[in-house]
Amino acid sequence: MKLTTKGRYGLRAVIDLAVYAKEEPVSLAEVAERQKISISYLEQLIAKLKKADIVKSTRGAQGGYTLAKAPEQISVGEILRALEGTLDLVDCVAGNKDSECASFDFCVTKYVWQRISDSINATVDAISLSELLVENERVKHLASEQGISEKEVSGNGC
Amino acid sequence: MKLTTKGRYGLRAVIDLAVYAKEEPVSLAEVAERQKISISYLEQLIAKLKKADIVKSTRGAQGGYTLAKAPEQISVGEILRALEGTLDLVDCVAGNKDSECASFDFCVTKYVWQRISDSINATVDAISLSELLVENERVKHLASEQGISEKEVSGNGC
DNA sequence: AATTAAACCTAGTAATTTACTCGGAAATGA
DNA sequence: TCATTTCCGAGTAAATTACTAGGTTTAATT
Repeated sequence: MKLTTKGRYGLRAVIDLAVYAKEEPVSLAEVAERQKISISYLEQLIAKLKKADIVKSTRGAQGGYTLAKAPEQISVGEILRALEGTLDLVDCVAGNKDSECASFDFCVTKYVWQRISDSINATVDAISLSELLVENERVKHLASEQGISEKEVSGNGC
Repeated sequence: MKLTTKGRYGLRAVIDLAVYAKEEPVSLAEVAERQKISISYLEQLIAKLKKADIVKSTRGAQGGYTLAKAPEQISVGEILRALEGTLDLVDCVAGNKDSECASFDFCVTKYVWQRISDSINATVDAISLSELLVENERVKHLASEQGISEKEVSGNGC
């Protein structure tokens, strides 16, 4: 019961774009190097983010990615759901058709799973990307006070 | 990013005990049959629940399990953490020593993961087993109105 | 005392999921 | 036309999950 690397890496990639792709598009190779993630794996993650209209691409040489919307209009919930598919902890809540239990309204534990799902979604929907940029500044400042370079910090992340 | 069967089955087993092991201990074989879970797998789950002081056992013939405390004093959070280990979605928040990131206070995404963990834990800690028993009654009643037997309902669950 | 019903314990394994890599095709600016 | 980049699909190694199997110990019943 852990978030996959899709969610973890993908969120870092979006933050990276928010910081570094303000004017010009930034190539995946750049993001990959800064975030220490392989390009080919990042490609798969960014494809999901593009499909969800969180980032947009410009193809060809000097191309790359930028955010598709302002950071204020992108929630962490959107990002994580785009990457993970759903944040529901069990299939029946996610409405998965393969989950045998789907048709049952007589399920006690569903009561629990639904409440967990609701709280997770409410939490991540309440955090905007712009909030993370503020947090990023705070962390960067804190690091520089302790003599740690921005580069070291940006490549870091759970 | 899904709850494992440990959490799902285990919670159902605890509810089963709360309902059926009020006086006498109930054997795992009984729980297993009602809940449609294999005995040997259930054994592993109940071992975790016992270690966490959620259920207690009496060995030998006519033995079995009962709750170790009153349903009011058992939270869903306790149960799920006993079964799943931790409900944190990433290792760094869980304080896993193997997670390289553990020592970093300069992590933007940690801000997100911590908030998710907090909300999950707060949610499950706020649900007591007794609350689920009330929900169970409601569901049972609803089912009987629609001509569905208690047996069918008890064996059901996500 | 023997039998039986149960908890308890450990190790193994099949299936599934995750976390990638690889190779190439299409687009575009220089 | 060439370098750079996104885009796409298939394949695979590693890790995790979801179990099963086979036994030992404990205690009530006969």
